[in-house]
Amino acid sequence: MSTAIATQEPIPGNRALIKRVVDFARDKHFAPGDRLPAERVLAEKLGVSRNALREALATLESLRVVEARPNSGVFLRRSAAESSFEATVLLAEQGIEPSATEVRESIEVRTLLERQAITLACAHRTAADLSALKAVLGDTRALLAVSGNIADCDQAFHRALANASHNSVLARMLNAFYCLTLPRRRSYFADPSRGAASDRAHRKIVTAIEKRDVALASSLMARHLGNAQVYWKEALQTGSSDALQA
Amino acid sequence: MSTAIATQEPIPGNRALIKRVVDFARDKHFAPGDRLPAERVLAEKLGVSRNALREALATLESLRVVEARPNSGVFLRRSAAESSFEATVLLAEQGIEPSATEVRESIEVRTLLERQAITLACAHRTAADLSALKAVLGDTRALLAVSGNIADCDQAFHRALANASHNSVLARMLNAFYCLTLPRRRSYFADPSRGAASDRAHRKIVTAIEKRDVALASSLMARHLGNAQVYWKEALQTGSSDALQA
DNA sequence: GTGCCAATCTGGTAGGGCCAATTCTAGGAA
DNA sequence: TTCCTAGAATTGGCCCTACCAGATTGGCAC
Repeated sequence: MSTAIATQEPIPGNRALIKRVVDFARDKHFAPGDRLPAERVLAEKLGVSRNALREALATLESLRVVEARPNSGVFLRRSAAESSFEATVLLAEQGIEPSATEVRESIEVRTLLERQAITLACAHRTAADLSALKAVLGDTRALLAVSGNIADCDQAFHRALANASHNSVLARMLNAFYCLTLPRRRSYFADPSRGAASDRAHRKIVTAIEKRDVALASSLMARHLGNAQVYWKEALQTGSSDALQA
Repeated sequence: MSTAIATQEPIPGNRALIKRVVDFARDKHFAPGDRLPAERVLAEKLGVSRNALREALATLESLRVVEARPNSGVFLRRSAAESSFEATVLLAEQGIEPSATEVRESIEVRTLLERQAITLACAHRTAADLSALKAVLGDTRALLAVSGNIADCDQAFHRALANASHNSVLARMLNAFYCLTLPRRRSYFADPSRGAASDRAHRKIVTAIEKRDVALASSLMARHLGNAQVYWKEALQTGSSDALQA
């Protein structure tokens, strides 16, 4: 079994509905706080059953994107800032890309968390953690040898790193960022030279963690993530404009 | 309209089902990776319709607690670490308290994020942000005058502070922590003297932000959150043991 | 204009049914 | 005995109808 975790989902079904609901709200210019059409009406507009719609709405409610008031209606939350960050992640997986603002802010927070993770990892990493990291490094090199896309390996590396911090809350929050950028990461690593560069950075980081050199590891990580920031900045300038207003 | 945001939910209905599903899995000793009973069976066991159960499962799936494999079954994710941190938050709102480990880790991460927020707030805060913070301070004092429970004001304060950072991702992640600890915070602030102490700390912090004194504000916040850490440590020792294994 | 009541609308829930893909199982072939 | 295949049972995905209780709204009586 490989250390790379497959996050590829075929067509989960009702997940697609979530995107359609959000798209509907956006296309029809629903403002924060507005009431959505009644479930019966919205279901018909979207061409699905009320049950299917309700499952999508239940998810959107748990992510604090909408709020269902019994016997009254389903309302968009007054502020998009109220919604869970997980909502952005889930929507991104569905093809609704985060806005440029969200990307910038995400990188800022992720960098902070990632540096904290690496700091903790230097202090608390076990031999097993180190082995796990090196295993991912091995997988990566094997994949690079055949010019494969190392997006999953990259994710596995950062995940292993987060686990080495021995703070599962931190690891889980970082995981959200990994899921958020997974689609982009795949296209990023379509270029094998980028994979090789990333691999080199990862190896240096592992060496630093092995030596428990916090300062070095932290600065290496900051540089590593700085590259991502540059990529995103370019991608967002040439790519689509802001999708969901932040 | 007050600046305090009400997060009080009566009995949202299907939210309670989520708790029951998780309780069921735990009571029946389902291990990570295990397959849950078929929807039809589980629905009958819980005495609800399949529709209601599916809504709960859809939510649990979006939070990466379970994974529904079409035509195969609903499985607990192999590792609890895979689940979203939001899952812990939602479950906490439903009365399933986080484990001592999760609390400790949460405080660690929250402190990190909160100090980042206050650092950014010192740099980017506007006059409006400052007004918002002072408005909350005013609400708090008014509530303290009548010996009210300032749990909501406390939350509103930290929310206003997060907003002043002008990083909505950071603010939304911090919001998750606020929701996580809301039930506890209510009982914590049942003692008015604690509310007064918290208010004093908040006022010092606002003053520091007004002066854009990053070092002072950050250390004040660290101390402020340190108190929370002490409280939780005591509460967890005397209170219930670990609920959900981390 | 004001107050009250009934029709209407809304989310919450139950229960039935069909489909297609998977999984299990029993029977047959080697 | 071992392996494989075809059919039966199982399962999640989805749809439809129906009923309830609370909220909303509209109009009627005063």
